[in-house]
Amino acid sequence: MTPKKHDPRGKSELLLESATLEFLEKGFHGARMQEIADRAGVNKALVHYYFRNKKSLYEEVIRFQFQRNFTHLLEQLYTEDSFASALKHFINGYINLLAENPQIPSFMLRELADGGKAVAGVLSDILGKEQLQTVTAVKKLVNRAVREGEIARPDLPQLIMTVVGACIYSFVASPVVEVFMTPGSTRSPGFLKARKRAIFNTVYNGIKTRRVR
Amino acid sequence: MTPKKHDPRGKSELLLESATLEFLEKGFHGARMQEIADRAGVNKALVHYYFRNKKSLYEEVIRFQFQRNFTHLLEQLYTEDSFASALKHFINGYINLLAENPQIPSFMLRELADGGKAVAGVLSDILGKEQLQTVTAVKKLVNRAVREGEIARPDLPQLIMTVVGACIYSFVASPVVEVFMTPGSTRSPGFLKARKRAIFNTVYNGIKTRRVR
DNA sequence: TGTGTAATTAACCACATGGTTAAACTAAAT
DNA sequence: ATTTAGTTTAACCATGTGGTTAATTACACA
Repeated sequence: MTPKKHDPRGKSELLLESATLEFLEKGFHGARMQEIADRAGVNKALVHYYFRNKKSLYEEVIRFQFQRNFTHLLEQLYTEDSFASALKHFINGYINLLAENPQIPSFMLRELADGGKAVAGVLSDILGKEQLQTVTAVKKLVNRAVREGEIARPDLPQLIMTVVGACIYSFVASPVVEVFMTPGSTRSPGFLKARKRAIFNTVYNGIKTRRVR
Repeated sequence: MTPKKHDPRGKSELLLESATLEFLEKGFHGARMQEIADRAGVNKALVHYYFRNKKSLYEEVIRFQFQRNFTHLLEQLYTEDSFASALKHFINGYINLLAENPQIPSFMLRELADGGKAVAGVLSDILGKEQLQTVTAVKKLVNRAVREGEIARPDLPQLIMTVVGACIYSFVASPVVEVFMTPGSTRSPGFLKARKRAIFNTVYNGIKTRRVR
């Protein structure tokens, strides 16, 4: 796994990169070991040298991607500001992340669709680390907002599902959406901006306590 | 395609059924023609006899599933009642549909993740038929609700994305969610009920005009 | 009952694919 | 320079898979 003597610029890392490209694009079954090797300009046997077999290579990729994805997500929540701004940060950050890495949603969803067994392990790893801090930080923000009458106490898991689902779906469903709108429009900055606003407004208004019109 | 002499209970339909099972479960690349034949208790060559090849069989399955899915979705919207009840119907109906056919979300998302080229065609077909009526019906409901001051005028495409995304995601993400909650909980009637309520409340409150608290 | 036609199968094929092996190569250590 | 150990490759293998073909069976109809 760890190169020791030569391997000048880290062939193993290079391999992991091209494996990522291949798997993200085609999923486990669609991906080809040969193609991974080719992308790295390397013999196929070398792939098996560094990574035992297809499955374990795949798991490595998954671990890396989910790690990245979840960590990024959690980081968005480190906000000393209000609940509203934390929510806004989260939505903006997540939509941006997905826009910059359009393969992620498809990949994650495909993996989840395939049973998502690899996910649980990775998730637990991350949870152990910074999650605890983040959870308490978020809860603090929520509690304060509730106490100050800004929002009604939300069902947090449900809220998270709604927000994340709304964010991800707009990317995955673009083939459907673009039947109604102009092709490519779902990738335009304008659309993304509108999407962020729409999600935030809907969700935030949805749990905000009512005031005089 | 159409059996003419024997084929007592429609082997081709039986084949399409088992193909559906196989494809829904494993996706295009994961599915095996042999397995499809086995499930139908039939020789593999017969599959090629009725359906030219794997790809065209897959497209047939997709067409059928998306047809079903979208039609079901649209039917939920035929409501003479208020906008609120139409929204509620839609959410309840969709969550129920997904709960009863838990493979659908994964399948649709996997297909979309693979580029969703087949989707556009099917969608257009459906759009041509009852969609027009439905769209006008929905717009009528929305307009009335806006006129009567019930809701603020919504960005309809955005609203739809948010709702559908929120519905679908709760199923797809169950492996993630169940890391936090007890295993299997996302399939329980209680959870589904809570999910429906949460989505409706959030979304409806989100666009409802403000009144005195 | 015999004949034509559609349905169904057993056997087969070409080929892609994941994986292995043994040899060749590289660089550092002695 | 020789040894030693990690790295890389060419060639190979076993198997699974989509797809084909030619023969067989079942049925309708005359």
